[in-house]
This record gives sequence, C-alpha cells and structure tokens, in this order.
Amino acid sequence: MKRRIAEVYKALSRAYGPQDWWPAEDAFEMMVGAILIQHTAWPNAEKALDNLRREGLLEPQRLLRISGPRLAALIRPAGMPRVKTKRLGNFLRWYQKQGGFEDLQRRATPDLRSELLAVNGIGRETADDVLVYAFRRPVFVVDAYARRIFRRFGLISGAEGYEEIRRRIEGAMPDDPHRLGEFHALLVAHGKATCRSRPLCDGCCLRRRCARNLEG
DNA sequence: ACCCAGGGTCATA
DNA sequence: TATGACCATGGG
Repeated sequence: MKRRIAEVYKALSRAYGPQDWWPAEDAFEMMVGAILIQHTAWPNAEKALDNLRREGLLEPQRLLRISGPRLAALIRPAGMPRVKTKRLGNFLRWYQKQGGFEDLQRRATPDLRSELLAVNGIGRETADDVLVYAFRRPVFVVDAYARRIFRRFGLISGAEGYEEIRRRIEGAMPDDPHRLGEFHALLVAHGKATCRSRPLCDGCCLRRRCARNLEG
C-alpha cells in the first residue's frame, strides 16, 4: 500500500506539475489565509486578503488593532465574517504572546501542533496547513479532496479518521515538507479539475486522467 | 433555486 | 464516537 500511495503522488505530479504552495507572500499572510479559506473557495479568500493588503493590514500588530466590525467588513467576501473575525482574533492574540516566528520555528512539531490546535477556530486541517506551508514541517494535510480521491483509488475505505489517514500518508512518503506540501496541493488541483459539482463523482474522470498516468 | 467550497465548534445522544 | 445545526459569501 505504501508503494501505491507513492505511485498516486507520482501520477498527480506528472499530470499537474509543480504547485508551489502556499500562494502567499510570507508566512504570516499564509496563516491568515489558512483561516480565511476555511469552507470557502479560494477566490473568495483571496478577495478578503486583497482587501487586507490594500489597507496595509497584513501584519500582526495592525490586524490586532482594528475593530471587529471593520475586520468583518473587510473579510466578508470569504464568508462567515463574524466567525472568521473571532478566529483571526484568537489566532492573533495567541501569535502575539509568542516570541515571534523564529521562536515558534524552534519548537518541536508535536508541541507546535498542540499549540495551534488549542486556538479556538484552528482545527486539524488548518493547523497542518500552517505546519507544512508556514513552518515547513513534514506533515500531510487531510482535506475533503484527499478523502474523496483516496477512496476512489482504494487507498482508504472512507471510515478512517483524520489522524489515521495522515499517519498512513506520512508513513508512505519521505519525511520531506516540500513533498508532503506538494501532495496536498496536487490533490486540490486534481479535485478542482475533475470533481467540481460532482462530489461523489462515481466513475470520475480520475480514471481518465490518472489511471493512464499510473500505468505509464 | 439548489448545491458546494482547500472547516470548525458546540450541543446532544 | 458520531451525527446535526450553525456560520454566510460567491460561483456553477
């Protein structure tokens, strides 16, 4: 099964090429984006980020200062503005208490992960996004696309929990942040390319696009 | 008019 | 552990 996982990665990599995630200027913007993207399409989150950038607010201090209602108005395109305003606030207050990015970077991955998960509004997927793309830790992000696509490939049954899937993929791949980050990005690319408006997608184009690649 | 998106929390059983 | 309600905008 380990081999099969590696083959799927290779096939996706050949089919879609380098993804170079996360699309952000710096680590802080990435982390803000990770909260904004929750249950939203990327263009919506990007509009919210553009609004913040235009106002010069993509810095921890600035973002901490402004009022809740103003922040909510700026991030509204990302959806759930009041919820995400709270979550950003929780994250920013936590981040402020730390000794800066460098200090966080020195922490062991499991400790850093626990810290992130302790922030209300940061769940496993968001935490793992931050770990792999901002802190470059060797972590695999399990999202809805990963579950669907892996199930179609027979890599999982569908009953596995988040941590179990993460453990399987991490165990089958090199301990390499870049590779694991690419894997997640490739799954999103493939999901967007094939499965939009077809969530269950029986007999999906995955076969057309990927079975061929897997054979070759 | 409906369904969904690169989720997460909280209440409930 | 496992559902369900809720958040809420923008695109197909």
